[in-house]
Amino acid sequence: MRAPTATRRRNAGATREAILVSARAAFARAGYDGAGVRDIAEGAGVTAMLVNRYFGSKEQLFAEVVAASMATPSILTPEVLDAQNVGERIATVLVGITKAGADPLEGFQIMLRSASSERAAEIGREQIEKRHHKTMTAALSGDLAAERAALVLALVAGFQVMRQMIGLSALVDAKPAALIKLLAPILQLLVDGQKPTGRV
Amino acid sequence: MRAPTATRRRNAGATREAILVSARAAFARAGYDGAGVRDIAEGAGVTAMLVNRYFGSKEQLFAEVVAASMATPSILTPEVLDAQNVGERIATVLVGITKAGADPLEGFQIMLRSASSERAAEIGREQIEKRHHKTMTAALSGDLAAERAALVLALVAGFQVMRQMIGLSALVDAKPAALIKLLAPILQLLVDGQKPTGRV
DNA sequence: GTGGCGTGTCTACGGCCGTAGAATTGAAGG
DNA sequence: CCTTCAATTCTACGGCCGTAGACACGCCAC
Repeated sequence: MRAPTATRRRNAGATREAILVSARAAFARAGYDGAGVRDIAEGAGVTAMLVNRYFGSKEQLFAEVVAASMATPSILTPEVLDAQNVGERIATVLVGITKAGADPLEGFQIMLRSASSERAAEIGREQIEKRHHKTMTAALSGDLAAERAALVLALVAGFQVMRQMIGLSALVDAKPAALIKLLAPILQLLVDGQKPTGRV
Repeated sequence: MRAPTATRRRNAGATREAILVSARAAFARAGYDGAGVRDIAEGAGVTAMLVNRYFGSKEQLFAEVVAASMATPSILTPEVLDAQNVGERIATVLVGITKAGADPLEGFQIMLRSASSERAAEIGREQIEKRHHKTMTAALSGDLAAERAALVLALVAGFQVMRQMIGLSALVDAKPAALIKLLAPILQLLVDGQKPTGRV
């Protein structure tokens, strides 16, 4: 760990990290089934066998990648939810996805592209519930907090699916400001809970 | 076509239809990449080669299946959108998915499970835009109709992804009535357009 | 300098994929 | 009955997948 750049070879820690980074990018690009172990290894500058030697199997590697990419929830955190214009904040992050290869929602991206695989979906569900839904539910007040939090996640997921994966023209070509304007009140409504009919 | 049941074998039309039915179920279950030509053929009681002989390739078969499953939009049609409680109607259909293997949203299901594949996503995008988004946009009035229609589709997609594919507990275990109560006003808001700030 | 051992690679297996071309079956027309 | 032709199947290819075991390399301590 002293000079990871100089002694790049023969450095277990750095190699492991390189595999994780490559895997994260590959899973975000192609999903669990679409990303091959050989591709991931090549992206890290090693051979496919090292991947399994370090992580046991592709499935375990995926689990670690998902856990890591969900560790920093970026949005949907309690401090963000405490603000007044939560809806607009979430909408802004959601819409601003196309800018430089940042990663605020990379964990979501990975899961949505991997949801076809049953095992990957199960792994992702656990992480989403633990890292996003549970936290968000705790931060919400009022009735049906869990359901409202889940619907916020559903809206985030659906927007990303339709825009990034399906490529729906109306979302791809729309002006960001217009989308934010439409999304913000919906998200805010879910966060605040229903005022007019605030009973179960 | 006189006796399709008696002469089940050696009937090109019936066989083709059987393959389509089997493929539709297989794609809805496993997505484009997950469903194999051999599985589809077995479900239709034939061999894999017939599939390619009748449809040219797996991709062309998929295109035909998607087109067929989107031909009957079930919800999101103009007549439905003309009603007053559109939000509640859409929400009811959306939540009631788990009942008997019906098919109101099977086309969506197929697309969401296939969105990982770039080619399948492209095929689905065209059909969604033609069969759902275009129709819905035309039925909406007010500003940003295309964007609002797209967001309705996104919410439908996200709900289905989170509930059917990821299996988010809060959505799976939630009482249908509660979900409808939360979803209805959101959908209605998108259909009606924003009243308080009705300007661009 | 020279082992030792952790780090990385090579070869290989069994399995599934989509698909092409040849061969075979079955049902209908003379 | 037998020909004929569409409907269907058989065999097979090349390619990619995840992964296991044996082997080679290179840095470090002695």
